[in-house]
Formats: sequence, C-alpha cells, structure tokens
Amino acid sequence: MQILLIHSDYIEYETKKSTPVAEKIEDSLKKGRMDEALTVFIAVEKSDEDSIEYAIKQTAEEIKKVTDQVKTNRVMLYPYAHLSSSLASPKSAVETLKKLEERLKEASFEVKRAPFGWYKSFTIKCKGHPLSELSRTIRQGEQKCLTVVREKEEMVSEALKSEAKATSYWHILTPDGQLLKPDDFDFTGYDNLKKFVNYEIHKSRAVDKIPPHVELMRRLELADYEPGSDSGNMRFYPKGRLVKSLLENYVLDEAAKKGAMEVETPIMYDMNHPTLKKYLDRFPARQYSIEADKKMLFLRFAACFGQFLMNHDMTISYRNLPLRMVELTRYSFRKEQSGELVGLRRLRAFTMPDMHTLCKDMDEAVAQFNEQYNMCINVLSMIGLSLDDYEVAIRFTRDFYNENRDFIVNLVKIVNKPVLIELWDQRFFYFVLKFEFNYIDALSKASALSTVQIDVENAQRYGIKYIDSDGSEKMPFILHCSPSGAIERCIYALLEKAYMNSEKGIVPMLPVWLSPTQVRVIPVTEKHMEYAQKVAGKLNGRVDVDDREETLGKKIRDAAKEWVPYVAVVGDEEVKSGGVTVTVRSESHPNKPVNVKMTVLELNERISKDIAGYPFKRNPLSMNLSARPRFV
RNA sequence: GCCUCGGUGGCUCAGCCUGGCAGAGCGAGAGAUUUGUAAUCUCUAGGUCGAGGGUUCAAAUCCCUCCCGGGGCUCCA
Repeated sequence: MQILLIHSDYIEYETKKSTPVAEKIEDSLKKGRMDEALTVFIAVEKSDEDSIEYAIKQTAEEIKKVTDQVKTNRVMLYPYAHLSSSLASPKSAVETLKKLEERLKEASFEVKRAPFGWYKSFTIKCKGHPLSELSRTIRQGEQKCLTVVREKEEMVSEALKSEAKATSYWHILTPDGQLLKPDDFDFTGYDNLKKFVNYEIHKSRAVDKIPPHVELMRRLELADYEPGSDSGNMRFYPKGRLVKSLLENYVLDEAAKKGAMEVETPIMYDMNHPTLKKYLDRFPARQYSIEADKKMLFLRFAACFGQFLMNHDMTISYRNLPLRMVELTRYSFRKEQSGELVGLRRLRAFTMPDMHTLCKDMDEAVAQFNEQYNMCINVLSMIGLSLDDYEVAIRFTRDFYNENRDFIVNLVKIVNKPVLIELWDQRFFYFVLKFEFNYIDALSKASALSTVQIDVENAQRYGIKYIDSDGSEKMPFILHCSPSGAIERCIYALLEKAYMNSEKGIVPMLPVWLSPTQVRVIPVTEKHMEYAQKVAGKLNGRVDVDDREETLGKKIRDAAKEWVPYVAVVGDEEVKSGGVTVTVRSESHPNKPVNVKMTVLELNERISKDIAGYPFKRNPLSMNLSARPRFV
C-alpha cells in the first residue's frame, strides 16, 4: 500500500469519465468536497493482496497517527493509482478501499471516499505546515525475516557518480615506450586492440545477435538461465559444475603457490557499519540489499569486506609482509541493471577468486604488482586463453605515471604488444594503478578477466596496520588481485573462443583438463560391449562408455557434439589386436576426423600429458551413457 | 528505467499477417535392426497455445490489460 497524506484546507473532486474498471456509483457521489480534512491519496498494491486485512489495519493506524498529529478527524480517501507501479487488481483494490472506509468510520472518523476507476478533476489546498505532506509505504515485509527491499530511490554509490565525472585521457602505449593518442596509432595487425579501444572509448556496443556462448552453454549442458531466481543468477548442470569446480581449484591452487592463505568470510554485511558504508561509496557497483530483523544488509560484491575486517583485527609484523589472503567468493553479488546481463559474461551472482596482498610500502606494492601481472598471464594461459585472446588495459593517475614511467613501459614489454592506457588527473577511486586483461568476444565485446589494483586508501579506512622494524605502526598498501577474473567469465571466454575457432575452420573444444568427458569408448556393436567396458576400466581420466542402443554413426556424432577430445571406437579389429582406434579431436578438421590406432597405454600417456599440472575431478555423471538423464 | 523480440507437448520451433479439426523435428517409451567414423526404420504417449478480459456463430490467430523471459540501450571492475 502506498499512501500520500495531505492535510488540506479543502479537497474537491468531480468525476469526468469512467474507465473500464470503474465502480458503479450513485450520482450523489460524482461530486464531493471536504473541508479541514486529511486527504489520503492511496494506491493498493499487488503485494497487499496477500493479506488485505493486514494492509487495512496498518493503513488505518497510520492514518490515525497522522490525524492525531494534525488534529482532525475528517478523512478523504482518494484512490490514486500513480503512487505505485505494481498495482493490485481493480477488484481487490475496491474491496480494500471499501473496507478501509468502514474501518475508519468505526473508529469514528468522518470519512468520504472518491470513487474508484473514474477520471476525476480535483482541487486541493494544502496547508503547508511541516506535517501537512507525508507519504507512507505499508508492506507486510516487517514480519518476515528475509525480505529483499525494493528501494524507492536506488542507492547510487558516490563512486558511480564520480566515475561519471572523471575525465579520462586515452592513449596507446607500445612496447618500445611510445605513448600515442589512439587516433595517431596504426591499428594494422591489431584488430582486437582496435575493437577493444572502440569498445572502451567510443562505446560502440550495439549488437543484434545472441552471443554464441549462450547457445553453447546450454547445448553442452553446462549452465542455463534460472527463471525461478533473479536474472543473472544461473543454474549449473553437473558438467558445468565440474568445469567450474576445476577452474576454481586451479586458480585457488595458483594463489596458494604464491603464498596466499585461503580464508572464508560472510556474504552479507551490515549496511550501516561505518567503515563498510564508506567503502560502498568508493566502489562503483550496485548492491543487493536485504532486510533481516531490523538490520539492513547488503550482499558482498567482492571479498574485500571480510578480508579487510579480518586484517583489522590481526597483529601484523613487517616480517609477515607481503601478506596474502585469498577467497573464492561464491558468490559475489552485483545488482547490475537488468539489461546488462548476458549469459555467463555478466551476472548478478558470480564466482570470483579475490586475493589481497598487504605490502609495506609502494616499492613492495609495485614489485608485487609486477609479480601478480605475470601470474595472471600464466593463469590465463593455463586455462586456455593466450595473449592473443585478450587485450591489456593499464589505468593510473598522472602522478603515479610520472613517478613510475619505466615500470609501466616494462609491463607493456612483458606482453610485447601495444596496450590501452587510461590516465586520470586525479584519483577518483581507491587505487592509483590497475590493469585488466580484457577478453574480446565473437561480437567484439570486451570483458575484464584478470585484474590487479594498488589500493592506497582502504588500509586507513579499515584501520589495517603493521608494526615496522622500528616498532612504529604503519599503514600497508593493499593489492587487489583476481588472477583469472570471474570463473563464469572464464567459461564464457573459452566458449566464445571455441566458437570463433569453429568459424575459422578449427574444430571447437575445451582444453582436455576441462572436458567433462575426456575419453569416450564406443563399441561398434553390442557384442563388443564387454571389451569396451574392459578398456574403459583401464583408461585414465574421465572415461565413459556409450552403451546406448544407437547406431555407431549416431554415437560418433553425439560424441562430436559434446566436444569429446578422444573417442575410442572398439570393434572386431580392436578386440583382436587388443588396442583402440582413437579419433583425436584436437588434430581433426571439420568433416575430416583423424583416427589413430594405438594401445590403451599410449592413449593413457597422451591423456596424462594433457592434464599434467591441473586439478582432476571425477565425472559426476554415470560412466554408462544409457544411465544419464538429459538436462536440456 | 527505456527500446525491441518472444511466451504453442520435456526441448527447439511452425501455425498468427488473411479467425474455421493444434502441427513438425528433437527428446522420451515400445518394437524391428547388430551396424567401422557427422543423425537406421516403424509405432506410441505427451498440449488449459503465459494469465485475465473483450470482439465473434467461432480466437493460438484480432483488440485491451497484466505477468514472465531473451536481446539491445543506458551502465560496466
């Protein structure tokens, strides 16, 4: 229920024209006037229909409070649909209004009610004293323990606002240290960089196609939209969960190798916590908010909150620095505007490895930045995304650049290709330097994967200190690092890459370590089944057997559609020789499968080589295809 | 929030313009077939055509209202 209360000298209305939902009224009600009254403009909402009695009771009480304050007992109920964008059905609205009228009369108010569903002209004179204009929202939410609050005015963080104000100076920096204006740069041979620059600077983003990965994520039974949730919250089928889990484990392990300690922190935080509130205003993202009891909470959009609060309470010596912590956030939540959400590229709930490094001074921060920059290149490459697949953006303040010019040029030398530079005169955000690796997809859209930032203000905000060798308390600099970027986004990038490969005549596939099925054994006929099962038992990796009663051709086609890297066909020949005939996907061309006769041992060696150095998980689906349900 | 497209069997969609018995493919179930590298054949089951209202002898189809979803814009760590 939405109500707008106006203490008025008088209110006067006249019906003009009925709408299709108009209530039938006597002529006497077609005009009305009330002097010295509280006019209550009122909209009955959809949510009131769940408990009309509650809405009426609360509204009546609210009206009573205000009439007491303004000392009147005359009320004009005036239906006013425009107060809400989520109206109740006309039928229940009329019912609610009538009951409210009755209730107020019982409470000895003098009540008039303007008819529902008519176009009316009205004149009102508002008294203009401080209490003469009030609005109230009445919802049952207070009694439930978890109600997502629909903010009337969306909270927009200061960072989002300042981002709009920030002036960016764009450049291209080449490996030999030339800093050029984008217009002066020759993009020949740098198609992806050109797309990226267009995307960033010229905001050229219109696309009229569904991104290819959306179809692929469904067809490969990885992930899908979940209409039962909020948009941007995906469901992951067993195969998708497997791929995601492998990526998660891999990235966590790489962070651990660099000395990061894995921690776990809550996903929701008190919106009115003084420190957190200030940080919210420095982070350009929108939050989900949640009400629990009387507390307003927000869902984290990164792991910073929990880790910084933990850092605050820690005793940290200079000997502990650089101090690294990592958390895999499942999930980070960002309430992106609904239209921004696309497949696995941009989500409202996503999984992000988030590592923070406390450094004793700027020199150490810069050194760590450099190390993590290299780590990110390595992580993406191991995931299956090479330097050719993404473009580098480095962003910093003018001051930082003036003091660290050689360092930045060196970053460009490492990737050995021109990068996009964004320069700000002042520091608008919490960092002085950041880079991201941006994946350029089949529709020329750019999305950030890995990123590292040097944060110069959150140590102070959160009161994070360390004791230096001379016994004095100091503030560390903090690096934020996501070695891979969001896990879902990595999957998106791999799928988009596979799609672009297939457009180029390269057979699409996932890296072997991520393929849900690594080897599929297909018996030529039923009588080879026993041998097939025996072979499957001896093979390494995620093996399955196509034991369905289908033709050989069908089974081979299905294996190809699932992008199975190794398809081992076994028939009379193989039973006789004791080996397998393997279709090797990575060596095949469209319509030209490459079949290699090999022993089980040889196949095992190939697979072991493909997956060496990567995490392994068993396939959650049954080994026999005939026992697997379909998900899409 | 705005623009746009859509909602028809489990899935993908046709039918709608021009109103007249609700269709196909995939998938599922049954049967036949025992196959050597991109879909074997036959049969069967399965639908309040998103919801509500209106027009009409008759509505999946036309009109109105609403709901839900996709894509785009805005936005973007």
